Amino acid sequence: MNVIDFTTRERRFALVNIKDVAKRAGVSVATVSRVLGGGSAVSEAAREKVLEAVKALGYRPDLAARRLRSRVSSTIGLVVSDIRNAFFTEVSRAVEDVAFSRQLSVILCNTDEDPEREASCLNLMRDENVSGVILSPSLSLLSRFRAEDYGFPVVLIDRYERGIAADAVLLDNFDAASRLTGHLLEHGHRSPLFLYGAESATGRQRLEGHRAAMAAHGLPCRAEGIKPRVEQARAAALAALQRDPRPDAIIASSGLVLLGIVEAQRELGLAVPDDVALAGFDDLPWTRLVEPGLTVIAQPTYEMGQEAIGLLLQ
Amino acid sequence: MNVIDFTTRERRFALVNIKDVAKRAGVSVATVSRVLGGGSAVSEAAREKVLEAVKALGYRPDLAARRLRSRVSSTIGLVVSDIRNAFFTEVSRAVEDVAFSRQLSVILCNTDEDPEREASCLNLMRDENVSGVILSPSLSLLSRFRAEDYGFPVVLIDRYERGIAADAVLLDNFDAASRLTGHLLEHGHRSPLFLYGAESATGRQRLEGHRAAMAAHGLPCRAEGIKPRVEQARAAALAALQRDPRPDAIIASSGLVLLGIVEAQRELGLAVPDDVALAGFDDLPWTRLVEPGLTVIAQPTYEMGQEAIGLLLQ
DNA sequence: ATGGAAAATGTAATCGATTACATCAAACTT
DNA sequence: AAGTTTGATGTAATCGATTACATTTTCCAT
Repeated sequence: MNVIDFTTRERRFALVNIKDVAKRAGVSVATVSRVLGGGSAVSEAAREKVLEAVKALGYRPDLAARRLRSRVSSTIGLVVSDIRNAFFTEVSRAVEDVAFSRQLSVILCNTDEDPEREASCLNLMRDENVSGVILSPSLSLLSRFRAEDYGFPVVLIDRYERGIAADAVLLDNFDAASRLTGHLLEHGHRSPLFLYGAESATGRQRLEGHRAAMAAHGLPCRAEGIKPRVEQARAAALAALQRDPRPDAIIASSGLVLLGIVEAQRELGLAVPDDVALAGFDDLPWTRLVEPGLTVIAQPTYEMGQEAIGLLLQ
Repeated sequence: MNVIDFTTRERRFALVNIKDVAKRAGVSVATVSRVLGGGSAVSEAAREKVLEAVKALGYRPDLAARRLRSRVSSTIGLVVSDIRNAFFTEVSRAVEDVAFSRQLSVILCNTDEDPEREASCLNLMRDENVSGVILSPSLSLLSRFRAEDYGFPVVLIDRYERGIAADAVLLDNFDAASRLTGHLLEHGHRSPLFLYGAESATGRQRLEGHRAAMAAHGLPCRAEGIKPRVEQARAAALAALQRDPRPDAIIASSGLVLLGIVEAQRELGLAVPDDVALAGFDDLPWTRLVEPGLTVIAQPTYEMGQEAIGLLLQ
């Protein structure tokens, strides 16, 4: 790592405010505000004078002042467990794109599924007086989630529980998982192992879908809940694949878990899908490196992000 | 995608402000401010009364008001080309971690290397009156970058050009690339192809390092500049690997490019490293799937993010 | 005890916008 | 032509904090 450090730091900027603009344009501050804020009626003559002055002086309104008085912040929050999770990375990109096109700022927070940190993040959002938050709640928060508890609209993403009165954008996890399992069963696999992230509602719902599909075929369900980390998944898969009888397929509840499983399979030199079939969720950049033999349910991640912020701004 | 949409949206929150706290605590607003803002001298008795009132009323200071008056925003900006680039994802996580621990908000912006969007982002940062910005400038901005042009401190990340007076955190690209190339040459490869992202200073500097290493061994330099996308890299690698004579190694200037190259190699069924050796930058989660035969220069990405925000706050 | 420094506290100005309200001119109605 | 509506504009209050300055209290040295 190369760190280049200059410590010259003077900053003296002639700040130009709305009064300066008003003076130069020969109108009142109210008129300036009306021109810039849009909405109200302003004569064409005044508008031109103001815009000229704005440009000449390089005026940019002070957001803090605007927010204080108008009580709207033109800011939205994105609160996720970990931005490094490819799903959230993609969502954040979509959210930022839409926000940017609407002149909104996006404030990002990671919670690590930690309820305490999650609460801090949401408090921060409240303090920022955000116009809304896109939230991927921890299991603990989701279970007692009430949209009214916050002073701002909340749209859930990726995590949801039946009966909760809140906007949410997510995959139908039950259905997707049961289809994925069905696919494997149709291809003749009989003893799949389901490896899932036990810390999120999403992982659990996918498990339910898997369980249902197995039951529908009259087969017993083998599943194992783990922490949603590559290393944990690898360890669990290694153990499972060396057990007797060996599962003839492994299904991962998320992209990270799938990666760990693929690592284990490689390590043991097993053939895919002959020795063991692999399936999972999230179409990550590397999944095509493993094909053929890898089945994934791709989520329209970017579109989900767009949808979430769309709901929020609606 | 499953979109759940409730459209009940009432919000009525009794907002409690500093006056309410002052009244309840039986002190002046100035004292409340002093207790909360820290710094000034306050008696223990007053402090306790204030804190009691704050807790009882659930008071949280209005950030907009605070920022307006105090002229500091407790906000920092992160302006990168694309958060989906794993390097920036990791940096953003590090930045957010440090920021969070210091009670700062992080505002995220993607520029797509587009100078116009980049300018908009930086204007946004100015409007937000951020305390500082961590910036990964486009080639165009970097070439005329002057830290004094902004009203806030800027720390560059990943991109830098000699002679620019600005703090920066990055790999020594020239050195790293020349070492990487040296490594391949030592292993007997003689005609490596260098595939690099032509849109960033980083790609170009790595090319220079490669070129120097080749020259030092008296070998000609074969290189190709592409857009830093997987698809472009795959196409370029496919073409190159089918040409005669075939390069005996390919070096990628970034993780994305490397992924494209690996895809091409797989597609052609070439053995690594016997038919063609592969090397590149950034240790992405999937690189171990390709080992052995893949050499990467890992950047201490998280630490670089920490360092960047450390410099900024210093 | 007393004068003076230091500490604690309060009052009111201030940050820079938005916006309620007042005012005035122009346009329209009958 | 008088009255009424509509539109454009300005004045001043306001948002909720911080902070300069004034004032009071405390504490200590003499």
